[in-house]
Amino acid sequence: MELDSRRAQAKREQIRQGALAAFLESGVSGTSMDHVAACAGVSKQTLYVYFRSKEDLLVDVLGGIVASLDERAPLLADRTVTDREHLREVLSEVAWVMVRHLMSDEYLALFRIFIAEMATTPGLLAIWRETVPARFLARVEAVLQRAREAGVIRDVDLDLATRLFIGPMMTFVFLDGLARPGEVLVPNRKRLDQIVELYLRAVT
Amino acid sequence: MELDSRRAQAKREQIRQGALAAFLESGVSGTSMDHVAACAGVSKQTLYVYFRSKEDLLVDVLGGIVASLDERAPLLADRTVTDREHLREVLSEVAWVMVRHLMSDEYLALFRIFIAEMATTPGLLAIWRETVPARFLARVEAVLQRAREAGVIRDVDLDLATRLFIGPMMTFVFLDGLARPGEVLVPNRKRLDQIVELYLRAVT
DNA sequence: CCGAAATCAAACTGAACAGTTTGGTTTGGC
DNA sequence: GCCAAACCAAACTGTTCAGTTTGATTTCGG
Repeated sequence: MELDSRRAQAKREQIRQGALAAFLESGVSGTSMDHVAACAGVSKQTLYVYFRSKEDLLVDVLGGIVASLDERAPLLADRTVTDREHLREVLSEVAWVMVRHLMSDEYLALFRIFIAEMATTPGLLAIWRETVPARFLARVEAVLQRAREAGVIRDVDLDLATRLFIGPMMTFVFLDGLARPGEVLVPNRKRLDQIVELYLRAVT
Repeated sequence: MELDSRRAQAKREQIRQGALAAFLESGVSGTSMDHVAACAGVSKQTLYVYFRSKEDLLVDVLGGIVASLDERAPLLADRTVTDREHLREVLSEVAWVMVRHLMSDEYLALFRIFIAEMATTPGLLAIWRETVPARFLARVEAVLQRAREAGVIRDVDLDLATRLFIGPMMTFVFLDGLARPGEVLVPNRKRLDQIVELYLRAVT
């Protein structure tokens, strides 16, 4: 089979989308390959033409979604930070966007899958590291670095300062966000701004 | 059967221990009831005399371990806080104990189980809320309240101030701690103390 | 419009596993 | 030392599911 033809790529993508939908809906072990095939609108046989195994499919799908996260949910533009008030605005925006994304049903379902499967599926660890760490830690750290260079914040350890900012947001995700889908309580923006306010006292 | 006799209670406990060991070792869906029976040194039939189903057993075991967490790993004595230096010491100790416990192999395995099974096992949500939230948030919040009453910290929102403290610790657990068991990198105490130092600037 | 590649539907295989049944053995209170 | 409750080992049931096989149908480049 010409697995690299235009047609084949389309089929591959079609399967990926069906599989993703199924996995997000019912988790990995709760999703049979028959169901994946049905969701993708594809015969089971074709499934196995394009993916060697369920695990193969899972790694491919999760890798794909993580790789495309930035276009699906742009976190923040790389902006320089001129003064304290400006930094407050940027951090407020980052916090808000971050919490809303991380606590969306889709993202939370993704977390459950990762954490559940990471222990048994080797390839997922590396992908996980690119999800929250690379995506959020690095971005926030970049902002803080600019701020430090501009003299807006003190000469703090950037990694720790970043954790001090990301951490409180994570409490919402992992302490309040892991309820059953639909029952998740997202904090309002005012509370996040209060955290930003506290945070600024620590680093400026 | 006299399920409340001394003997029966011992068997129940024996089964619980075997099941816990098995679940921590291989996860829930990776553990067959035959294997639980073997681990507990009990026949499969006896298993089903004491627990109606696998789900039943899981809820009982996890509920039990969470309920006994305080004696297994006493977090901190309820101490009053007299001044800033004293608060620093208390928070440093809390941070250190907390991170070491949360990042132990046993605790991390527990997290994986919770997060993986919470979606499909109704009873676990309530138990989870008692693990991190009730245990850590409430304890830290109590310390901060004392400190606030003593005038050691400002008049901040206690819930948010607590999240600002717990959050950075959680970054270590959830960003660095979810690697494969044995590959987990626990931060050293000095780094935690630096966070405490940053934190104190925010709340005092 | 032909034919090879791609796809499909459906039945099949083999293993895993939750929960049950059977029938025999141990234990401990009296 | 009896006997009933508790326990055990092992076979069995029914189901689910990953992955395969078969054989027919569709698609599309030439």
